[in-house]
Amino acid sequence: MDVTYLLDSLNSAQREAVSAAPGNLLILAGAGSGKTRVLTHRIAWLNAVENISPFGVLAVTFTNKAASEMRGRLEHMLDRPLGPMWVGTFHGLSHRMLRAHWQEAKLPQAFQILDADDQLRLVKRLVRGLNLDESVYPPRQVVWFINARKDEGVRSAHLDTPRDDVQVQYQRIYTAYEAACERAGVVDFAELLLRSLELLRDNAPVRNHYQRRFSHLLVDEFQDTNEIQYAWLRTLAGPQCSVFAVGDDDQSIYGWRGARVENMHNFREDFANVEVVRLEQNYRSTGTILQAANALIDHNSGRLGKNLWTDAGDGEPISFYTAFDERDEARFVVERVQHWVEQGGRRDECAVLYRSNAQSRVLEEAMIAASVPYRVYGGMRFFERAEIKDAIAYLRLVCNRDDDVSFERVVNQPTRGIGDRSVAQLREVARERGVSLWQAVPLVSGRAGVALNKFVSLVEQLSASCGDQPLADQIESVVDASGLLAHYQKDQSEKGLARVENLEELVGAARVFSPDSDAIEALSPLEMFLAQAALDAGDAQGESWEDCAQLMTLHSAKGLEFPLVFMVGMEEGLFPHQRTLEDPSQLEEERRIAYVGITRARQKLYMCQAENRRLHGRELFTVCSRFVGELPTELVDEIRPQVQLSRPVYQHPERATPSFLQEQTPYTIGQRVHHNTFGEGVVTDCEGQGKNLRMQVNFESEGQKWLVLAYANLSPLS
DNA sequence: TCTTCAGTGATTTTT
DNA sequence: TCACTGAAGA
Repeated sequence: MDVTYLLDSLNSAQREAVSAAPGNLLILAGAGSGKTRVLTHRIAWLNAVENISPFGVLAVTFTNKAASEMRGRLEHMLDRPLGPMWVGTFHGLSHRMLRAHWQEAKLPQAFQILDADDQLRLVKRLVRGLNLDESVYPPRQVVWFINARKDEGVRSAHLDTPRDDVQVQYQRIYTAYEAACERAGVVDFAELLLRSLELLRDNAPVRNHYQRRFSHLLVDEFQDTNEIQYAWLRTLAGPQCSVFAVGDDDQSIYGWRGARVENMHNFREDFANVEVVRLEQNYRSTGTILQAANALIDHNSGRLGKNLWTDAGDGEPISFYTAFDERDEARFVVERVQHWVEQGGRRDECAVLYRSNAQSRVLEEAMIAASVPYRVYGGMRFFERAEIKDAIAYLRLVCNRDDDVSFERVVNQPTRGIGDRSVAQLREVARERGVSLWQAVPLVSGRAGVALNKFVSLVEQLSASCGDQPLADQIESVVDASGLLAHYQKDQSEKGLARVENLEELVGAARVFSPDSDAIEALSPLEMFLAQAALDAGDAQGESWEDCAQLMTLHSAKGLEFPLVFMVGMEEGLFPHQRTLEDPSQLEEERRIAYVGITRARQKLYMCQAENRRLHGRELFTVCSRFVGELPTELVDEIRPQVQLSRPVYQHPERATPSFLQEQTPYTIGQRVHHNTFGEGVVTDCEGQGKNLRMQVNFESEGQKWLVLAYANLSPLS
């Protein structure tokens, strides 16, 4: 059979990966080296040459977007629908497995999924229920603790013996949380993975079934796998299985949420005869950009090693702009975007990348002032909106009366006279009897009981009226009859109108909803819709495909590319972030974030620093990010701010430090200093002379202080 | 039940 | 600085 068409468009390293004989492979795929191609071509190759059906292959990624892209490309390449093929996210595939084996996994058949917000609410309620102080046990931290334990595969019963009281309480909350989920028949995201791992591990027939079925496992973004995901893969991979793992250790930027780059290192020991293929030819960026990226990441230790190259030309140098302050920085960015557009470029070819979301504001203001349309990535997604979650909660109650999280969410939404007191009373009764809130309703007497009973009959009525209607009609009638629609219609503000629109959109989404192919026929369409909604929260912005400048964090830029990229806020303390400065491994992750940022650019990269930045209400004098210094100087073109009359008089450190200061002391403005009491800081200003010479120092912990040099006992830091 | 005020704390985010 | 939260007041 002629399969050259599968290899023709590939370079030699890509071919080597795609056409390798079955066996374990680790593909080190640099940024822009065509890894999605390699993954899809590999599957097509296995199909054409090794005669492996796509249904004997499992391909796993992290995001729904990546999964559907891979599926789409495969269907196109193999020219047939691949409905039942196992392509999806770790969570999606685990979910599918649990649906198919709910009994073996000891789950109720119609279990539903708790999203992050539901989880937080539940934990908050439990902390209060256990009479613990929320300031000592912040629910967010408790959630983080629980998820981290689950990601390590540790259940509350397996926790180490607690060493102090705080640990005792965390353990209590975790135990109560597990019980609450169990009672309500819900699982959180981490639970999907843990539960399916346990299923595979403890149930030999199930394990054998999947091990026999999947002769090939393909993993995308392998550097982002956490402990449990790696364990899941190892368990799923039978003795005859070939694992094709694609990743880039230099783009591992999710260590803070449990991703373990070590998995890439361990892969070679944990799997037999691993062959390593490096994809280093980059098809995205100019030579200059790649040289800069290579030089930067070379400052990290313990890398698997990889050097990107291109046969495209060097292109333009990287431009570095030192702005006076963050507004000047934003102004500069906007001006460059406008220039790009004047030269015939599109706005959506421009991306402004920042380390933290708070930085977007000034940029947005500048965009608005200059009437440049823009779009900010991230933010509230469709199924996370309050009104949508309300509607979903009603629908969940219709499916499962014992879903306490949903019960609490809507029992008084819209308000129907069931206040905190009534709910507290109900909770108490439910806790005493060990039953769900719903089951506890008949046990509550008095006025609260009457109101609660009305709520109960409302839900019963919603449930009855759903009947055999089509899914969208069911949702429409629940949204209406629950009173939610009327409630939001009362709000005539723009926000209220948007909410009503969203509710209508929810019905629209249901109308076009087609359940995930592989018939989990035992579930009703509504139940499938609800599960899908939790797993795929939808896009942040559906509308407006106007040509917009793109604003996003460096993290969310991963996987994307733009002709023109700005990296703003290149300042110590902001990027690398303050909290990472102490820990070398966290600092290396920051450097990888910078690496990801640089490699997003195709043609032209700008970096900016604002010498004065307002942060948390304080005016800070900043120091340029070390990452800028790590770039080869010959690749960087410095742009100085032009003097403008409208700008406050500004003294640049080198140029404007008063000569007497330079002569008499080792200090300059911008110099880092150490003070015995206040710690470390940066010199931001000075006045006076001789014995009266005073310096203003911005201390990291104490903020701005004026110190008389003669008495202050400062020492300079390099 | 809705509004107002003081306190707080402030990376990165997908599922 | 600012946005969000929880508790207190109308």
